[in-house]
Amino acid sequence: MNKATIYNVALKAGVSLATVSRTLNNPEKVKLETRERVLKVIDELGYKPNAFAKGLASRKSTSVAVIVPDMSRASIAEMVNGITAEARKYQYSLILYVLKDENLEESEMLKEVVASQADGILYMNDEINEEQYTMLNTIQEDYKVPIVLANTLYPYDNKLVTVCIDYFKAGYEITKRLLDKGRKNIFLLTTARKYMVNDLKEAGYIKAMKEAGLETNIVRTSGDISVNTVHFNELFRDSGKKIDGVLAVRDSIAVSFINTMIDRGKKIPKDINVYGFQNTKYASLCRPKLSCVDVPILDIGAKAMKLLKQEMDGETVEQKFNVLHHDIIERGTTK
Amino acid sequence: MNKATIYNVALKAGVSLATVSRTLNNPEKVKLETRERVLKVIDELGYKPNAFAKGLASRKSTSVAVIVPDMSRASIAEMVNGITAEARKYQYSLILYVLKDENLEESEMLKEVVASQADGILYMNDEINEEQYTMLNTIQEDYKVPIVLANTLYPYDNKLVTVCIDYFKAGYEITKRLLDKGRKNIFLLTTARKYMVNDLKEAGYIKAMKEAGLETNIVRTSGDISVNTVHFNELFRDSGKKIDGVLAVRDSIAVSFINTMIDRGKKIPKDINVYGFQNTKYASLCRPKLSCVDVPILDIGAKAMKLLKQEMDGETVEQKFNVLHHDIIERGTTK
DNA sequence: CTGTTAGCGCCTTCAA
DNA sequence: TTGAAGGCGCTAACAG
Repeated sequence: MNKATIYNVALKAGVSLATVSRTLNNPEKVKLETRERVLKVIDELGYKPNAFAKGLASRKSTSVAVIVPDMSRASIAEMVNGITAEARKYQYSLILYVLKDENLEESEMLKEVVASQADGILYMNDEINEEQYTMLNTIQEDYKVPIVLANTLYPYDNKLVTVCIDYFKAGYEITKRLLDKGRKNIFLLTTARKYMVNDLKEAGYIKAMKEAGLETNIVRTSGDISVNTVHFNELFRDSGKKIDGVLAVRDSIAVSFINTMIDRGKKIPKDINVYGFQNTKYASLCRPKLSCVDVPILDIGAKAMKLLKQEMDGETVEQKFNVLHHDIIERGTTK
Repeated sequence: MNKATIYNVALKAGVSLATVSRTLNNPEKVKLETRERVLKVIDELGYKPNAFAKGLASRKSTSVAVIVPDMSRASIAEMVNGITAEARKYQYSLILYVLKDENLEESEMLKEVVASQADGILYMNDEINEEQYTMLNTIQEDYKVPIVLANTLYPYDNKLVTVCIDYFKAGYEITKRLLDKGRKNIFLLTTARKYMVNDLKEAGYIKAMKEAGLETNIVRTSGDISVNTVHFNELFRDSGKKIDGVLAVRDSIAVSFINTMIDRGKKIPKDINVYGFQNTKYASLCRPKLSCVDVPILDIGAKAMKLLKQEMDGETVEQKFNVLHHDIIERGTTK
């Protein structure tokens, strides 16, 4: 059984291929009677229009390119879940690009994306820098292909539509909560690699500490457990620093820190209060359960897809920065 | 700047479009000199062939459809990482389909896949049943599109190429290890939903227990923490059953069980030895660290993509069941 | 080694 | 309301 073409359908239904095309794309322009006849034949033959021919003729692909840094990060995967659910509503298909591969030139990849004829681009990359941002913007303008950034912030410009939460505010808020609980020696555990969103959390933390007239303590480490465990242990060996409060930019870093502290005989939350960021499964599976900022990551994905759809439909989205609401969940590490 | 076409390139390079097409697809058939001239123009114009026109004319898409049940499961995401890395080697692009959506008819989706002109299909779904398997097989035969199952086992047939580990053996092995450690009251924690791979782990467990002349104890629960915690507590309330060994079909279920036991005052590993399955990040982040079967999930993805590529190139893969090697990692929960 | 010429399967005016 | 006809951008014989 080979694929049926529009021609087969037309023949069997006793109409021209133009009519078949119309019943599929502009049903209102076809008389009800013939329309039904055509649809019946389409069903019988299991006909589905060839996506290439359709794309070539209509110059639209009904597909969007999804660009992510690394699928194995829980937040990325969850965002993709949100995107797929929303995309399905519009019958859009997704072409996946993963940036993880080091020897993959991003500019090359973007060329591929354009060549793929995607109608829009969803871009996720919390390490985004000026060069990348500019490149995206150029592509959007040159090729008239709409782009939406999902959970990806470039705060120095606002040409591209962006969906995220207010990371600065979140960082500020949880630092304040630690201060309200009487904590003074509060540390920020962040990544050594430069992530825009983490910089914002850091800025919020710094603001709250400054306002309280307290010294800031920032530890730049890795997301890798074996690496950050060493760093956390060094914290004490070197200076015998006192720590009674911590905010970590990722749940998994918070959990790793908690484990290290417990191994050193510290009591959580009595000796040290800890907040994480994201509310991943790690937060519920660790002991004590992790208090954290709840980032509505699935909604971010869905909202980004929704805005992209609007832009693909030609409605320019005026609101460039779209900030979703976040919660703070209090669990065992801050009781 | 609008997209350059092959015609623009031909004109500027002073050749026919056929020559441009050749320098791209069959460079050896073009004289070095003209080839270089054409390539120069291609570079100047930033020309990339339109994927639709190319696909339509050549009847190949250089893309594969990737079908997954739910992106947010750590093992699925990691497999996708493996697939993308391998696909990139061959310059194949990936079209992503997520089955999670309940009101998405799988047969409809497969029709879409065929219409998308994907050259091959990578299918991941550990809940696969007879109906689905048959449907896939029909599609492979009717449309001549190769299909490879990744970490997806349908043990009752072997028409489709499959990549996975020997889950039966793994289940048998870790049960044996628990027995070797002198454990007698060994429980299997598995999913209530019917997953083929979990059935195999269960069969391995049952075999080992039978051989040892011991009674089997199987708890069917959910992957959801809030649900399984209740189940685990009931285990004791109801019958005061003794438990001294556990194998869980997923790391996250094992971790949830460990937490519940510790909350009830049990000592791990002294009172109860625990093994998980997969070696996800959860295994390293929980305390005590979880012993588990190390499933080479990234390799499974990569190998599946590699075999699919072979099939797409017309080389039929004789070896239908491709079993990758697994390890067992001993950590704190079985010391 | 290179150019000419048909399509690939569909959409979309333009006429009827 | 329907049909005819010309392309969309590219590949792949077939000539030369």
